[in-house]
Amino acid sequence: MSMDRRSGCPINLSLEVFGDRWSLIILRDMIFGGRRHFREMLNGSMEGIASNILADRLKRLMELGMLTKADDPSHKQKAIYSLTEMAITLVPILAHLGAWGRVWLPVSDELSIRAELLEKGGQPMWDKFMDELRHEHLGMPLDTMSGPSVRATLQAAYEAVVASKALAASTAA
Amino acid sequence: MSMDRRSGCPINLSLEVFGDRWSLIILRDMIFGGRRHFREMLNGSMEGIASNILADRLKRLMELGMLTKADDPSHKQKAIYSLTEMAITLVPILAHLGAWGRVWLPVSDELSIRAELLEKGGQPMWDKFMDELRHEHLGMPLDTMSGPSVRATLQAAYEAVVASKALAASTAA
DNA sequence: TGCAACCGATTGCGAAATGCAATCAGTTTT
DNA sequence: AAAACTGATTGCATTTCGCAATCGGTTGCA
Repeated sequence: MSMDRRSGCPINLSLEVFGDRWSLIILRDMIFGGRRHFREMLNGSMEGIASNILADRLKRLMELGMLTKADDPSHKQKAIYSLTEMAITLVPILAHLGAWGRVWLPVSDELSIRAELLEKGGQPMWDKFMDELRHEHLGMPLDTMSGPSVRATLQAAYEAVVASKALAASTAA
Repeated sequence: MSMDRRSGCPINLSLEVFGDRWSLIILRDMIFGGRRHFREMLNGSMEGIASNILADRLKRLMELGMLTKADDPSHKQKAIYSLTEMAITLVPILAHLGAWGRVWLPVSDELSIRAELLEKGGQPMWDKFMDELRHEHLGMPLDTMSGPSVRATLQAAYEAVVASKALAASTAA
């Protein structure tokens, strides 16, 4: 593991944790995609991560305290990866990152709808989401259960955009 | 230049812009350190960036629209690097990143004081800071001038911590 | 006029990271 | 018994990284 400690600057140290091309992508898929298993992350990855890179990053993120691994009772070989509190608190950063990318970069409509909703929802939505993630990954009680989960809301919006684009394409043809 | 476009996801695209170990460090030094020249960034870099990496990243950040370069009137060979609006709007992300790192990583006292103040200042402070950066780098008028600049405030706090640590060390000895 | 210091880079090179395909042993399903 | 699936591991070619040395040109000072 690369424990550089180039400096004690908070921004530098944060970059040393996820300042590479894959770590945050993996966490994004776990947080927003609800992925928990190796194969899910491998095959479900939109960007096409290689299996050795995935294995390496999962190991690294565990050593850094961002993830934990547990046996899946349903399958002796299956491992379930869980987010730690440290990783769950990245939600506001991911929200800001998505909002920034949506403004300045050539994002696709269907993939940016989540970022848009998350931005509009603001801190209250992020808090609700983190609460849901703590329930899912850490077994904490859901103290503010109200309506559909944030992930389901985002997913539904994503699918609505995909459907509307498919409809527009078929009527145009 | 690597225009991957692995996917149109806002988070992925953001990572393709500054998802490496140096780009954000350079921007941090320009934003918080007020660095504008190549040598300033090279020698003032706490983490010790190499000159070829710095040159490569400056070029890359210019191609991506995060920086611009202009001649320094005082020195025919000197170049002044300026942040674009795209880079200035990274301030909230850097603030969140610093806040997260301060909680979860082994930051040093003197280097985390800035992140602490920036976190406590919240959006109003970030807005004031971005306004000052627009003035500095884009020549925009300062419409909300009030008191010392955010950078000066952060710098003074940093120096106060350094001084108090030096005092503590000398009295202990 | 000479010369050292400084300017933004560039080059060469070994080390490390990346991306891809093939493969592994064990588990579950069929 | 075979096929599909589990979380990985290995080998290998390519790319990137980090470091030191160096470049041609500019500036300030003696």
